Amino acid sequence: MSNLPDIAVFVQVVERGSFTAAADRLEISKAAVSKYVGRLEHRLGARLLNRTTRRLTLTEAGAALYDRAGVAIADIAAAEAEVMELTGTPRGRLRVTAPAYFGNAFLMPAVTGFLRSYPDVELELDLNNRIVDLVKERFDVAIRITSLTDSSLVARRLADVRLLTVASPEYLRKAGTPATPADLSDHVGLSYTLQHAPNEWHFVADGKRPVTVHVRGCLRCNSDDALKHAALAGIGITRFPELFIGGEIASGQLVRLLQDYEPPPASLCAVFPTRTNLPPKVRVFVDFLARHLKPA
Amino acid sequence: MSNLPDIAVFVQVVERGSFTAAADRLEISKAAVSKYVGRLEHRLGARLLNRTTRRLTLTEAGAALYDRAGVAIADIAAAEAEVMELTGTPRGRLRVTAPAYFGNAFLMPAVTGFLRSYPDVELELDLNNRIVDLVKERFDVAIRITSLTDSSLVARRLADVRLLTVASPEYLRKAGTPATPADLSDHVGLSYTLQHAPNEWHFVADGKRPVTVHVRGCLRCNSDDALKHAALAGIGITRFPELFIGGEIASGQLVRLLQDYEPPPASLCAVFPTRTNLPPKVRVFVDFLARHLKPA
DNA sequence: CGAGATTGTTCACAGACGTGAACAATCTAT
DNA sequence: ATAGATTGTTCACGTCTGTGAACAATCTCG
Repeated sequence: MSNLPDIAVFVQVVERGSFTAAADRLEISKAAVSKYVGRLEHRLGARLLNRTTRRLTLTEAGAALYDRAGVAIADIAAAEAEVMELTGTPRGRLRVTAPAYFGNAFLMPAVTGFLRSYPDVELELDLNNRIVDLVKERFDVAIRITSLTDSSLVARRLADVRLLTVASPEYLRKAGTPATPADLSDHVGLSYTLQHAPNEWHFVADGKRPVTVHVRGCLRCNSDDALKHAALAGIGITRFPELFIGGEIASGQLVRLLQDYEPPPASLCAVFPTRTNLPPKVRVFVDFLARHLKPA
Repeated sequence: MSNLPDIAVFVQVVERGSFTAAADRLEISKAAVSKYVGRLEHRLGARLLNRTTRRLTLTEAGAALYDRAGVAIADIAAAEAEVMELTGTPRGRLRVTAPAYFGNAFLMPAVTGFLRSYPDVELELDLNNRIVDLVKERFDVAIRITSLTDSSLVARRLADVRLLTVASPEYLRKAGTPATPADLSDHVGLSYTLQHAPNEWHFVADGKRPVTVHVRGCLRCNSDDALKHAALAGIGITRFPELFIGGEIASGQLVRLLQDYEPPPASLCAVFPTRTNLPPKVRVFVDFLARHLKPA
């Protein structure tokens, strides 16, 4: 056969810009990449890449080859994906990223049942409270709290998460305990960066109208963990998913405030890169989560 | 990498219509083909081919995959060929077919020099007097005497070949020896099948007008060897390239006739499948032949 | 209808291929 | 400027993959 792997590797090298990056992406060693490209050049009898140990340049021949072969390789991958989406059974590696607290508290216990149901799916969980780039790090699904901001992604709502307003005992001793949402205007709020209006806090209470108060923000951060640490250190008041701070409330490290005025529930979403059809492994995983999240 | 060889093999199976044929074409074992296809089906989680031990049918999924991947594979092969044609050095397997007598008398001696000049070319000579299908049997070049009839092929004239009019002594004893072309109308002519007008023989002589005579054909054949045997057996008069019957004339098995009236020289051609640009290995081979045929 | 031929699949073995460490060459920091 | 980091390449070793024969299933020809 007209040795295709060589070309696949070559295309990957061109697209990633280096042999090492291509090796990482293809999950083979640098040595193998070097061999593949060398073999292809030898077979075609033409140098494809000018390598200067620090910078790769496409030869004229290399550019010509990439122009035509690059799209063909992509076509094949797309065709494969299409077949898999249409008629395939759940199978293959499934890369999922989720908030660490959600993973520990809920995902890990549920996962065993999922893997039993779909033995051909190989799950790769990345429990991490940072915001990841789905396409860049090639995740199939991300579990997130916030509503999505990146329009190139699509989301599916899995469940509501209850948010609790909390602060540390030390902070309350210093700044006093608010009794109504209106009292918050005198307090310091810790907010999550990725929100529409981080310092506008909404509350709802049974039988009353929704309330919006402006808090004075002193710390805005894109890390759940950092915000929790700030709250524990007594820097201010913040609002967190119940799951995330259940332990701290039970142990008394954080105190729940305004119990009659809950924040409107946030949405727990499964987020995935835009695709016409989802691969079966992703579909069944999200379905599984939605089914098992109903009781919670 | 999204395992491409699997798809290449699958495409080949579809195009050739059977696992065995694909194995032949790809020059791997049937077992390997079976494994490749099986692996692909397993990876996609869908059956691609319905195999009934005697007939292959494309699954809906298989048809979808082939529709898109087939052209992509062809594109890649074309891109490879293009690069090789534009900037490549002579390299790879070169399949050549030539008349046996030409191969033995001329090609084999010349070939050693060619291989020394281009050590990366692997020559595969098929010396055979039958007419082969270039594309079907995947030859890169054919050396032929006749002008080409198949318009899908292109040819390049390499040299003129001198044709001699000959017959066996036995035949001449029975039928007499013709002294002029006009005498041939009483004789039996053995003709090669693939000629415009097999029974119209042309002659030219120094200082005289070209002559055309009609001979009575009793045997028309598409095999050089068969015609030679017929001539040796005394069945009739025929015209052959000098190289082809030099030995028989020297040994007296065939007698040269009408020495003053030679047939117009035929063209020795290199014939190849139509391509925009020839691969370097083919180009240098034909150049080499043309260069070394001038003296002869 | 039955024997022969041909299909695709399975299995143990041998060879090819990728691996990982060491290497030379280059760039980029302090 | 010098040391450190990072690039692509090379080499011996161990694993994975293709091989070839045997096999069951099917079709075809007399």
